[in-house]
Amino acid sequence: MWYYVDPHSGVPIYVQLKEQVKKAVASGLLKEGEQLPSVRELALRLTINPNTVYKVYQELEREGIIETARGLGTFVALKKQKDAALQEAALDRALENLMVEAYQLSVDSKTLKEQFLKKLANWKERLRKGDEDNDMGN
Amino acid sequence: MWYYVDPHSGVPIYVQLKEQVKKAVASGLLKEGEQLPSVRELALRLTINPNTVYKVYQELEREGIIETARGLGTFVALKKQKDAALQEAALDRALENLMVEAYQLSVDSKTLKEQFLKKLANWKERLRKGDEDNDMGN
DNA sequence: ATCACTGTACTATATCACTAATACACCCCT
DNA sequence: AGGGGTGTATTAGTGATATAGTACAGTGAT
Repeated sequence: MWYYVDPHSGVPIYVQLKEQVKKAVASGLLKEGEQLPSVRELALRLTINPNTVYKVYQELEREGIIETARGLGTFVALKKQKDAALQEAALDRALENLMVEAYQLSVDSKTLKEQFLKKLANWKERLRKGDEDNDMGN
Repeated sequence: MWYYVDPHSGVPIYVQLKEQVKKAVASGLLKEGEQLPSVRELALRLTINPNTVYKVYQELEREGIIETARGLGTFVALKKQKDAALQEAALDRALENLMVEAYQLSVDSKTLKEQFLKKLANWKERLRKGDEDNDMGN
């Protein structure tokens, strides 16, 4: 389906793949309980090593995003509520990174705000519908 | 002044330092034209190798954030306008990352919006004043 | 001219991240 | 019991990261 990877991009393969899975889950492309491709199948499709896929799945499991079962497969985990304090701190960090990025790009606060609101609305829309016809992976 | 680094944190020293400088510039802690500590001085203070600091400065120069002059020192560069198309694409990526982060943290869209606006106001405030008494580095 | 400061360049080396190859272990179905 | 699917473990090779030492090169002041 989606997922692609560039071994020469400089950023580690497992990081690329991990980001894509996270994005797919967050955007509703992968729903709770849904099964992910097997380690081998995905490795074959992306022409990478099964261990690389395994590493991705392992890290995502540590982060509570997916769950793996030996002999059965890998599935999107049920979303759990995080600790409030951690949540706040992490969000603050993420927002601060955004501000730094925006500054470096010389984006003025007005367009930053506009684009943010636009993206937020867009995101809520994505989560609402099933989202079959999404163009993420291409 | 600020700047600290943890060799055991897993993330490369030069990445840590680079992020801090970028943040300092973006938040107005370091103003345009201001001189940064010399390669040697900073290396001594952080107990790291001068080459590591040099690498940071070199990469930041490539990104147009600072400028170096042999024999003189290293200075915060004048902010330049980026290409509009690149700017838009990069901002979009940053915003998308933020959305993924927020989803993983189970932050609802309402608080996300609130916190964003709060941070944005805060940031504008930081840039307005000189910002002596900032607690970033601790 | 000399000195004391700046950035820059090379080489060597140790360690660890990343990826790969291969083999092992578990689960379900027939 | 066996086969074919799953995740998991072990080992190893390659390259990036960081350290260290040493040397070079430009700038401004004395």
